[in-house]
This record gives sequence, C-alpha cells and structure tokens, in this order.
Amino acid sequence: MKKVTTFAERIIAWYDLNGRKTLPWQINKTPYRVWVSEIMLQQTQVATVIPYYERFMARFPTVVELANAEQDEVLHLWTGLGYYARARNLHKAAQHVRDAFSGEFPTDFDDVVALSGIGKSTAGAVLSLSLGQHHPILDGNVKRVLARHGAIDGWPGVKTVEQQLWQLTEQHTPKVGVEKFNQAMMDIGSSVCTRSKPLCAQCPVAIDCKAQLQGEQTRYPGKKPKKVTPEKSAFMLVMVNNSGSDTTVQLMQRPPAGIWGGLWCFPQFDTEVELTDYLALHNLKASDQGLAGFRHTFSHFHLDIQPVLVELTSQPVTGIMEQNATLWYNIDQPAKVGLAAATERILSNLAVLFMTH
DNA sequence: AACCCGGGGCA
DNA sequence: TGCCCAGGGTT
Repeated sequence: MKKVTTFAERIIAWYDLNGRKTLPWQINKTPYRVWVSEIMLQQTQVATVIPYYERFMARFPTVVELANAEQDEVLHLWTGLGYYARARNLHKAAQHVRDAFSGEFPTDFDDVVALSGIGKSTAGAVLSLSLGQHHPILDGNVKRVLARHGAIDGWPGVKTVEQQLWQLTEQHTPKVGVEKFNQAMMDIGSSVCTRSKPLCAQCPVAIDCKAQLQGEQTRYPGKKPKKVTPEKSAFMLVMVNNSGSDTTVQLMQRPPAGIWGGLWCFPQFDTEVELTDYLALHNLKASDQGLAGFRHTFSHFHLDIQPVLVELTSQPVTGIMEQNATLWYNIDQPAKVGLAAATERILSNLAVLFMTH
C-alpha cells in the first residue's frame, strides 16, 4: 500500500515544477540579499520590488556599505515604496550588524530576531531561504494558504487566530527541503491561493483544503473589522525661487517618528489661517498662480492637500522654517534624499509649470 | 473604495 | 500585553 503524500511533499513537488527560482534575490543567495528582499516584499509585490531591489543592491552590495551610508540616501532609494520606517530600521540594523557582528550578518535566530525591523517570520524567512535553517514562516501569503486549507475562522489580527496559524505552519514545515517549502508557500499564496479568485485547480493542497471542500475559499482568512477612515486636510507651502538659472524649492525634513518620518516635504499647515499668518509674519505673498489640490489616501485616513505657491525673487540666506532642517531642493539637479509621494506629486506639477525651453 | 501588510512603540 | 500606526499599490 502506498503512503499518503504529506502536505510538505506536495508543496515541494509543486515548487520543483512551478516555483520561481530566478528572482534577483534567489540568485547568489546570502542572508543580506534575502533580508533586503524580505523587507521590501513585506509591503510591495514582486514586480514593483524588482527595480527598487536592483538599484538598492547596486548601491549597497554589502551590509557594511548600507551601514556606512547616510540615512538620506537610504530613504532616497526607498522613495515611492512607502513604509519608510522599514528603511530606517533596515539602516539601523545594518549598523548593528557592522558594529556588533563585524559586518557579518548573524546566523543565530535570536541574534537575527533582535535586529530592528525583523520579527519571528522575517528572521525565519531569511535564515531558511538563504541557509536552509529549519524555521517556520508566517507572512500574509502563508496565512492565507493555511487559513483556507484548515478553514481557520477569524481575522489573523486576533491573537488566538494567529496562534493557530503559527501552530499549522510549525506542523507543516518539513525538516528537509525547508527552503523550497517556505519559498513555495509564499509563491502559492501570491500566485495560486490569491485573495479574490484562487486558482484551486493548480493548487497542490486543494485535495484536502477545507475551504475548497466547503466552496468557501474567500471566507478565509477572516476580514479585518473595518472602521470609517477620517478625512484631514493640510496646506503645503511651496516656496519657489525661480530667479536664477535653476528652479529651487524649500523642503523641510519631517521628524524621525510619525508620518513620512525622516522624509523631505513642503512645510505643512493644518489650517489656512496658520498659513496666512505665517506668510504675513515673514512678509511673503501667495502667488496668483494656483496649484491643483489633491487627495492623498492612507489606509487609515484621507489627506486633502492644498499646495500654495509663493514665488520668491531671491533665495533667503537661511531657512525660513527654523525648527526643522531645511533644504533648497534643485528641481533640475535633485539631491539624493527621500521624498514623500505627495511631495513628488507637487514637484512633478511644478516641473510642468516652470518648464524651460 | 476596499484591501493588504510584519513589526515598532506606546498605553 | 493588546492595541494603534504606517503609506503606497492592487483589485
């Protein structure tokens, strides 16, 4: 009598036939290269990550080169990816690797999980994918596969649900072939067991998937309870010095914590009154030229942004916003700093407005 | 417009 | 220890 194939055996067989094996971070696999990819992939899909990853690794081929870089340049290469705290954590962790581990990425799980921005799942992914160490992982894709296969009720944000999923991933993760298994689970989650229209015909574990047997695949994993997204508004002061041959604008660095932490943005005011008071105090006058307002949406609130243009005839010797670091950003020769998406959007509108021929 | 996300940080 | 937060892209 033949033995029943295990969950892991079917997953690994799928990987051998269908798994992705030539992504940039799957070639010349080192803990450092896998780590950077895992952090980027936490927030963004593979296709978007690839060009960011290539640029990042070309500039920072080793963890020490990353550690030695200016934070501004790290954020610059992260611009547009979002979740800038992750770039700051990556940079901080690289410095820790440089200083506490002589620049060699640690291979002990406890040392890895202690690094900023690395938790249980990411540590397991880095050490299993790059070194074949035996650790279970539980990212969003794996959660979806396991929640469906086991028909686990409830939103994974709930502690007990997450614990059940960890238990399942620990049970299924094989001693041998763990790197194939973990990679395959992520691949299946992103390409087969998709959020809205899963391709169960292609799934190696559909045969005993409880959600599929119920015909209720999309019921799992349970949804996050939703709440109304508040609306906020802001005015952004766009001071342009167009008097020389180049166009420069004043940007201000955000505080390290909170929204757009460490990124360079236009000076921001919560109300129009605050902005006009500020202009009056500094003897500035808003331009008649309007700039289009727009809505920038985060997961937890909407931000309606109204840029206000001020055209200067000369560049002040010192920055106007005293409490924060300021920068006269040259539109034609941009500095290598991190920019929020909203800042980039205003900058691209300005480039059209001040187009030179 | 809803949904997604691993981990940091604070109550 | 349990919540709230981050910031874009995809669907």
